[in-house]
Amino acid sequence: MFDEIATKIAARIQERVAAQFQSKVKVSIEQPKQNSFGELAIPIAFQLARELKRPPRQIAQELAGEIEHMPEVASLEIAGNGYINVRLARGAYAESILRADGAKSAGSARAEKIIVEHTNINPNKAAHIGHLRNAILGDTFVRMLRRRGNLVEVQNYIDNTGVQVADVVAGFHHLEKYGAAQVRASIADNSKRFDYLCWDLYARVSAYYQDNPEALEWRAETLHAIEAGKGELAELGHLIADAIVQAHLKTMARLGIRYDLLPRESEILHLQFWAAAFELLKQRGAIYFEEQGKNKGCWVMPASAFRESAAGGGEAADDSKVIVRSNGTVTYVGKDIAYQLWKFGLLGKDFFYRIWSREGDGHLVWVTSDTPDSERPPTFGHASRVFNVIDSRQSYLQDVVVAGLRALHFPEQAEASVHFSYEMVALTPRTCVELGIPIPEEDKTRSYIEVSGRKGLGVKADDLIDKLIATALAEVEHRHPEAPPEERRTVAEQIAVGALRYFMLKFTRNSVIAFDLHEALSFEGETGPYVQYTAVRAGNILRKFEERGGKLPIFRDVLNAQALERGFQTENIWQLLLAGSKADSAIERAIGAGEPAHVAKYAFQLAQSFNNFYHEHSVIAEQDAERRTMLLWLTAYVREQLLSILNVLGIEQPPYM
RNA sequence: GGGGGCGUAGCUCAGGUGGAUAGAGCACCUGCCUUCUAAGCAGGUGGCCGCUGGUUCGAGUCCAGCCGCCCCUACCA
Repeated sequence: MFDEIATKIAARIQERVAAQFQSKVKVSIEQPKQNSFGELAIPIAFQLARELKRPPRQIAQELAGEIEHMPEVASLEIAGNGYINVRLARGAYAESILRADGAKSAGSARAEKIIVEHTNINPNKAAHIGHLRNAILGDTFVRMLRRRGNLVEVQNYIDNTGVQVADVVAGFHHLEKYGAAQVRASIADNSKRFDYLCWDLYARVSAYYQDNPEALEWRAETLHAIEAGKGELAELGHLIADAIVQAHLKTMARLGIRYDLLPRESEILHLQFWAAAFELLKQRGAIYFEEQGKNKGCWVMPASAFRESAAGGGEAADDSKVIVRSNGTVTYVGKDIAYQLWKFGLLGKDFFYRIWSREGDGHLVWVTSDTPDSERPPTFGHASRVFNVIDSRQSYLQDVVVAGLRALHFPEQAEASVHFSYEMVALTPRTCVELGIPIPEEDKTRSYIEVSGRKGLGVKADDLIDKLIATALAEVEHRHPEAPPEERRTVAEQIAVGALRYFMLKFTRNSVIAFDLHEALSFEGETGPYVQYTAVRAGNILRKFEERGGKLPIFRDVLNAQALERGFQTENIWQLLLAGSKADSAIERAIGAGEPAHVAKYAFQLAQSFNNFYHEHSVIAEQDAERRTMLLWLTAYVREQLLSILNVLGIEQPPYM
């Protein structure tokens, strides 16, 4: 609502600027820092002053007349050296929200498909908090896009044939002496979580390699077997990867995160995706066969393709990226180029698909397959935009992938490939100590410490979620001793998820999160539960009102512009309505900036605004009937906006807190 | 060496395309629960926005040069 009016006013001024001053300067609209300046601030006079060589104040005067009599505008003033400050007509503004209510704008639904790839955890051990940041960021971005009406396909890439899986397979085979039957039994054994078992085993294998470098032969042997798809090692690989993927999806489901398709590396190999991409790359000269130097015998992409500085920089050949190794096997980047081509429908090949799982509400999760299946899949791929949610440490690889597209003469798709990068999640020294993670003396003064999955150090996702639930449950039990235990458990889970998702979202993407357990377990201040609590409060007002014999009217029928105009003269009541009406604006801005954090920030600010209102004004006890109706409407409206924005953040609203 | 990121209150972080008196949470201090739940509200303490220069009506924001920290720079992913 807010954006529409701002745009309308800007357009009017734009016309006048063109007509009167023959200027093409773009009219921008700002929001004043101080509420007392009004709702909109237009700094156009400053820009024109330079062009016209006239005092900005004078120009502002002339332009102000243009919008003075618009019905949306209550008053305006020329402030400072030439700001045009606009005060909106409160009654009219409120009424337009009231009338629009219920007839939600369908959004700019477009046919173009957007693929968002996220999570992408190596299927060889339990998920940790770094993976949570990836999945929550990706999932929230998906929710933002869908809210706005975009068609989005969510993919979770499964690297089931890589080194990390191979290492765990080697661990079971060589260290544990497990065969397929024993691994199956281990997966089925509910007394010890399989993904946790693999977490430890992976650390043991890594340590074993350290002490016995000759054992690295196991890895090569296992990789070879997995790639060939035959023998016991390959079978172990499949068993382990599938079981771990299942565990990951279960972990993510706890946070309301799910997927449309699980593309697997095994199919990229078996269906010859790479062979097709390789042909293209060779044909179009994107890669060449290196005859000399350290990369002799490899197919490489010249550094000039993905690094501007290398173009004229002399010894750049050293920085070339190997795509096919001298032994003929393809690197991860090569496979990723093939996959990226497929996402845009440029490879000329497709996967087969089968259903991985069918969820309670009928949602289907599909997985790629190398043979046709009886179920008919929807059309996957063929996107016009692709967002890859991958941490910033891999930006070099992502650059190479995009350079591959460009070198293949797909500049549009290269442009439409976005590396949605984010910084890592590290631990504060305090948290390391608390978790018994050893840290070197010299690191104790650092603000954060990076943990190593290879060493088995870190915070497992499910452990953190469990801890959050336990903390929330203790509080819920204390506050609501009378409530049924299962219900309290559900409430605690909702609060825990709210806290976790908000925590991962409140930081902007390129800020390293120094994960602190105390901070994460806090439910006060700028947290998810604060916002949830606010929504609960708003709900309580409406519920209590009805419990005490009140009946909520159809607000549209009983409120009119005059009543609203009167009601919204009170400043913080007006500010609350205004804040509530900026939800779409916040989402739009967040998508533009690629920052889910902006949505989180907005949710918090709206909650703050409501809590302020809550303490200043008593709704149910309000004696004046017209005013009470107005306050009830405002409460209902803000509650709706809060729930709607919480939904975008993937946070549920508990019935009570 | 090259590429990328970061540096804002004691701590953790926000600061739309440059705009008015630089914000929030935590921590600390003062008040406020017989009321629609105090997981809350109001107020207070706390800032050479890393440094230096430039661009201009105006710079935390843009440019250049320094200083410091982090990540990447594999025939691992």
